Amino acid sequence: MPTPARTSREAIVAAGRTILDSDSLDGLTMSRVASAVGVRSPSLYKRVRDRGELVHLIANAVAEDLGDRVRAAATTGDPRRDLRAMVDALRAFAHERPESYRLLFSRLPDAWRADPDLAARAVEPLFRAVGELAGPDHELEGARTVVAWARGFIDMELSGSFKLGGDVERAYAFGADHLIAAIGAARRPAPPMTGDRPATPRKVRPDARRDR
Amino acid sequence: MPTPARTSREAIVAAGRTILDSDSLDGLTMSRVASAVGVRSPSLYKRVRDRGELVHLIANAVAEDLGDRVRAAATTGDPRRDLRAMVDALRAFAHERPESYRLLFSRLPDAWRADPDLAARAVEPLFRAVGELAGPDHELEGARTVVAWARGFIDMELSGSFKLGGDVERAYAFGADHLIAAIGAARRPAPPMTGDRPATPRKVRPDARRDR
DNA sequence: ACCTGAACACCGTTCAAGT
DNA sequence: ACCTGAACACCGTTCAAGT
Repeated sequence: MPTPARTSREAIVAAGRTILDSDSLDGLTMSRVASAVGVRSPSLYKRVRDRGELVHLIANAVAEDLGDRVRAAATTGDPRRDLRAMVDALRAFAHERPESYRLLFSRLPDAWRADPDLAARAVEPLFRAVGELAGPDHELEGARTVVAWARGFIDMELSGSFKLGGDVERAYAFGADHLIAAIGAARRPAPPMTGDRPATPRKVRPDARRDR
Repeated sequence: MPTPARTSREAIVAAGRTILDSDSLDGLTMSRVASAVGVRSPSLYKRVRDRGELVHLIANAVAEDLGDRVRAAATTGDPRRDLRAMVDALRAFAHERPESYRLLFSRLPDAWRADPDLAARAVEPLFRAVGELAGPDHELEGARTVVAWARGFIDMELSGSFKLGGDVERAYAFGADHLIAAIGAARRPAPPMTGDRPATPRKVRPDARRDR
């Protein structure tokens, strides 16, 4: 005899997001999610293939949120100001919901991660601003440089790496100002120096280069 | 009746390092380590408090290795060249042993991480080079900017974030050249721009700022 | 149809019993 | 002293049985 559904995919994802933010990814257990939506853990498998798919759905939702935030931050039309505002927005998001942020950017099985196009769309306006600043020839490298710095800086903040004291806000402003200035100067030929020696890496993991 | 020891703390840590590099941190299970050293998992608890302590000991060993590599990379005495070589060495290490690298820099329970002073010692020569380049007033911010960029770039490589194609080596060289140039220019007053608006973050997690 | 208890495989960890 | 099997608590996941 048919039974009315007692929960839904949306409710499960929503509960998962809440648990993720409060209890971290490790705390996101199937039985915790189940009890949050009022069923037992085996019932979740009617709505979701496995825990990996649940994480994936949560990651997609987070990617959309972050994209909205970044997009909303670019308001002036001036690429320098907009770029700074977008990086600030990325950082603010990471501070507010570190577990969600980490879900987007840390190494996880591919099947767990957000859809690549969703993730790409989240940072697309950032790429555009860098393109305007650095010129189309350097858009990709420039954006990668800014994004890499922002990711690394935020990562260090979130993982408590700033243990030498000093003013973290000052270090952030220093990095942002100098990077944006350097990107803006990239229209002219790259600075000299660092010549004669090859760019090192003897061994690069195959899949670290491949596009996927 | 006393029984001769069938293994040792050192053998356990060594086996753990091998398993970490080949099977990732998740694959580093107590029973896998135990069978690698020829005992059953309960016996490991005679040498090691728990899995967390084992991870901590491995992290310490990795930190020392990385410190050696970074230190050995600075050979010329010229801060620009040495800084570039040290960042290259950091990247090469990450490519060769990504799981070890990640153990050092990803978020883990404090008790699992390398001793802070060991980690600090590993990047200390890098700080010195930045100090020479940027002047003592900007050593800390400068080093944090370079380290943040390097961490972020390597993280993106290792997590497969470079999915837009393009030449990753070129992006690396672009970032390294521009950053080092920007740091070198920091002796003069910081670039203008980005004025009038506050540096954003509305909410900062308490422990993200604290030094520990 | 949907839900559940019971069961399974797999962790880390403890402990009484063996040598 | 050191080692081990058995046991426990905790995962994710499957499935037969219930409604």
